[in-house]
Amino acid sequence: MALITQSDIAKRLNVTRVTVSKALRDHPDISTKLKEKIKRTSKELGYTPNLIAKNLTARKTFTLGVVIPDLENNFFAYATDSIIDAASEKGYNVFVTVSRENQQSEILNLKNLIGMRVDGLLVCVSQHSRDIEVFNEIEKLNIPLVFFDRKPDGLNSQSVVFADNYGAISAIDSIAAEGYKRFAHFSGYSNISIGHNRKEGFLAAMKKNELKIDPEWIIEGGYEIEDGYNSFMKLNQKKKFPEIIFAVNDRVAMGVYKAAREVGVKIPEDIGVVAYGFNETAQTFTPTLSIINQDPRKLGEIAIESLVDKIEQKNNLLDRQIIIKEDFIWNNSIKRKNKLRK
Amino acid sequence: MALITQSDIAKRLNVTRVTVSKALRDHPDISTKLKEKIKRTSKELGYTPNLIAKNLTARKTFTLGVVIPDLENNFFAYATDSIIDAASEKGYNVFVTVSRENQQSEILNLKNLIGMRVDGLLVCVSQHSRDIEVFNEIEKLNIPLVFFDRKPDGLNSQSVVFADNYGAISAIDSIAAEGYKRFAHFSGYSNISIGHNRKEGFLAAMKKNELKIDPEWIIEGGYEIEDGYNSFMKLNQKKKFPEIIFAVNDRVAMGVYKAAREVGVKIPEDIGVVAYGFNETAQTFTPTLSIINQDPRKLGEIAIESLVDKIEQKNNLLDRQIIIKEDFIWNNSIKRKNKLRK
DNA sequence: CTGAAAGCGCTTACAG
DNA sequence: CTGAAAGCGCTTACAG
Repeated sequence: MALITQSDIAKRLNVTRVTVSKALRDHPDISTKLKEKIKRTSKELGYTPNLIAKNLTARKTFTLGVVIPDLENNFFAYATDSIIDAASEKGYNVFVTVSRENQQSEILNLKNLIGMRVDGLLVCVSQHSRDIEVFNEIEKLNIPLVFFDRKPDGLNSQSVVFADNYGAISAIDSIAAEGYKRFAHFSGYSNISIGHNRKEGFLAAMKKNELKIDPEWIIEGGYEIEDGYNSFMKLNQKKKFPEIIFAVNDRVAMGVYKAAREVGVKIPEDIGVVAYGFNETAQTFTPTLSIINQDPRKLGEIAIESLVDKIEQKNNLLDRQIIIKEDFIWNNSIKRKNKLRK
Repeated sequence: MALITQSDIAKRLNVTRVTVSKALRDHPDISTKLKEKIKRTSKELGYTPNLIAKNLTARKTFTLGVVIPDLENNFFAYATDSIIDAASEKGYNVFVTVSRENQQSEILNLKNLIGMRVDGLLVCVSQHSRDIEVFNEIEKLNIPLVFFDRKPDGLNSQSVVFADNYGAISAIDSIAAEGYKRFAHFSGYSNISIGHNRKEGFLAAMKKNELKIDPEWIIEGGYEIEDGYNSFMKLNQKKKFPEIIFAVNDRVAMGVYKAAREVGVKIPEDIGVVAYGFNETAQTFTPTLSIINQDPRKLGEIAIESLVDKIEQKNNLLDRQIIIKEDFIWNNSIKRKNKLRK
């Protein structure tokens, strides 16, 4: 499938390749007449510029590499869409790769992206990524990188994440104000910032409201539906039962819903559920899920902005760590005890 | 961020660039000792091969370009994941682009992908794409292209789609067997294959079951939640009301659920709903949505297989049009009249 | 076993 | 206004 090149056009018109190159880029060197002629025949021949050759000389590809853990997770699908949108608005193309929550393929993706000489990297580490060597290497190579949503511990790289502790406080303040006292927490793994940040947030919010924490009710699992399912089943075997389950994300909450339905526990009558999530998904739950609202679109936009800033600023300023605040949205998975409160 | 090149390694070791290139590719020319030495120092220096330079000479990039209409649509998010998986299994990287259901950006994406000299293109056209000129040009350029899920009319290109008519028949046969007679159809636009294929399927299935079609109950809209919402509201204003709504996809069905809830029409008691969809999403509906089951993962896999076949086979065989059959899954949005039937 | 030559498709100074 | 020269980082024959 040998495509048309500038040489082909040049031969056809009996000029040199450079003339063609210049004409196509509207270089002032070339006369308007010749430009038009060259452009016309380039269209006729179906010329499409070879971007990879262009990139080779330009040393800048105007493409960004993104590593997403899993598109089957709604949240990331939305984030990816907004990343692509925001990037193209700034004149960048995007290479989307998916790690499937697997560190091996995360590393492979990173290598490929670097090989393609992307101008910068936007990465959300997989749940199981404990090894930060790759990221140290990338830093040494001086390739602009921004973490979003999740970032590995032990790194002070540029990042855009949600203010999980702030969100936890906002939620538990509201819920406790309705008279609830007994909270369980289905947490993620503690090695990812999300895992322990959310847990810390939960603990801090409980303390702030002078609520007692029952260690039995803190159940560490993963971030998937089945993890929530399993955690609920574990909880269900214990003697004491909480009033509220505070889940690390909406997928875990989904597992809770499923398990509760199976064993005949009713939401919100028998138990309330609140989770980190985003409203589009929360609305598809029945009853709609009470959430600490995280907007993946906002996340994506800000992440791209942060990355492009880093790429385009010549003086290497300090890495900025951006934190997005989030609000509590009641919805219907927690009963309002006092109907009079708004 | 000038990265290490083969020249750098060569200088360091006082050999020529070619020697380095060969050693790194395990060319038999080079002695084992030298190879090891070169590999070692290439690691030390943090060398990462410049894939775009490599691609320039190789004339083959081992990357595939994909155009997705919208990742916020669950179905495509799942399909994309499986496309990436299947591609990487075959040794290809994937450039994912999203058109946001917009023909303008669809074309832009296509141009960029071609510019990056992807080895092949996998595209699902946007809802509003009526112009097939781009695809004719691409065909002239001899770039392997496979349509998946949706394809524009008037083209006989290679494609992988669902057997919509077969699915409609399978569904309406089952539903009619329970004694239902009065079906409405919320259809998509007729210019896309999906739109009219599904409509045709519906009509054929009705005819096959000797059911009368009320033209008033065939409401043409789009593929989004609000389209289903609007169609339901239109239907609700008519004098006669059907027993079953047959919707063009699950998003439209979602709109139907929403509208029905608003006006107090109960599913499945007052009206039954069936739609093309996939089970993962159908399970999140309350009640779970009766569907003509389309598996986005299977679609993605087969699409990649089809594309890679096309790319790698030297003799240009006839374009194959692959059709995936789909089954009806009852779930709970249509009442079984006869409880005894399984 | 090692290297000199030519080229992939483009661009950037530099001359004329 | 037009072109000859050199180079981006790599690879592929072809010699020695």
